[in-house]
Amino acid sequence: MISQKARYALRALLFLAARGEDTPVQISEIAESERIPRKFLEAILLELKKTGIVRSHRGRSGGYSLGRPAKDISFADVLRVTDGPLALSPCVSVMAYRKCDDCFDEAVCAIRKALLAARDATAQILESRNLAAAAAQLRRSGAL
Amino acid sequence: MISQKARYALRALLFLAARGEDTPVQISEIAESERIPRKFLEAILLELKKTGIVRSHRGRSGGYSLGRPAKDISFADVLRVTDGPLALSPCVSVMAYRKCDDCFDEAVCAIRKALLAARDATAQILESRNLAAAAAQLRRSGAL
DNA sequence: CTTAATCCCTATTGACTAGATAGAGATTTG
DNA sequence: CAAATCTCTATCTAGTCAATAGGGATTAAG
Repeated sequence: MISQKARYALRALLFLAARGEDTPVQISEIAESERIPRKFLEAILLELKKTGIVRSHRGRSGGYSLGRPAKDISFADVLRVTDGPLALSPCVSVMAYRKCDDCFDEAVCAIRKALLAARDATAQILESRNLAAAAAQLRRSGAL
Repeated sequence: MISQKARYALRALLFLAARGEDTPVQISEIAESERIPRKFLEAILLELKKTGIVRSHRGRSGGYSLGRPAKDISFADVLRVTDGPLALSPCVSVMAYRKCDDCFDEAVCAIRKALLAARDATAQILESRNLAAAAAQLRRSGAL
């Protein structure tokens, strides 16, 4: 299961992607529109900023905007920031590989083989879905 | 990421599947062979029993054995017991559907669409991998 | 029938994380 | 300057994960 943080992050980013323009949007506006606790959203956007997914503009009439084109921000990108690796085990993570603590022989591990296939399948999907596509779909559904 | 509990469960079941015979194996034997804390394994096997994945035999010379043929126990079956639904969101879970707390319109939710595709991809893999195949692979690798 | 070996059950512990909040500091614009 | 914004650190509560403890119930063997 993804965390609440991930949900909030996706909703906030989708909000930015949907409005399209490049002018910064204030935290409070996103928070109210998407019903996200303001302070919590603050922390989330800060993290997203560190990885370049959003860009911030300080001072009066500041706010947040997407850090790169919406089509270049995948669901995988976001989930990796909020929830860590997509993989079901550190030993099959591509972005954050780590040997399992008690693994005898990784090459032979039957569990690893299955989890690796699962990771690849999930990553393939989540890396192919991006904010632009999602926002476009919302528009088609008349939700905007 | 899967839990430590899931790892232990998979290892224990693989141990049972690998030995093949139907005579019950005692917790202590599994625990020692697989280096799993004995009491913790007890709790795990108890849960697996409730769902029929293993069968128990009480009293002296009792123990545990697989509850059905190894080829009919998938990785998905096991992970669902130890870690809950495979889905990344309750609203895309097939075995344990639940509406998201703050969802406006599920039919239109762009997040849901992506998570649904991810779930299907993961489930497809994890349901197709079973203990018999994993044990066979171990034998081929000479790990047994 | 007694005894010893097993599984069964409930409770508890310690460490850690998730989700949320508070409050002050830094920066920019009008 | 003053007001509005983002930035940062600290904190709190509830819950979960991993593991442990200590019996009680059941059965097979002697």
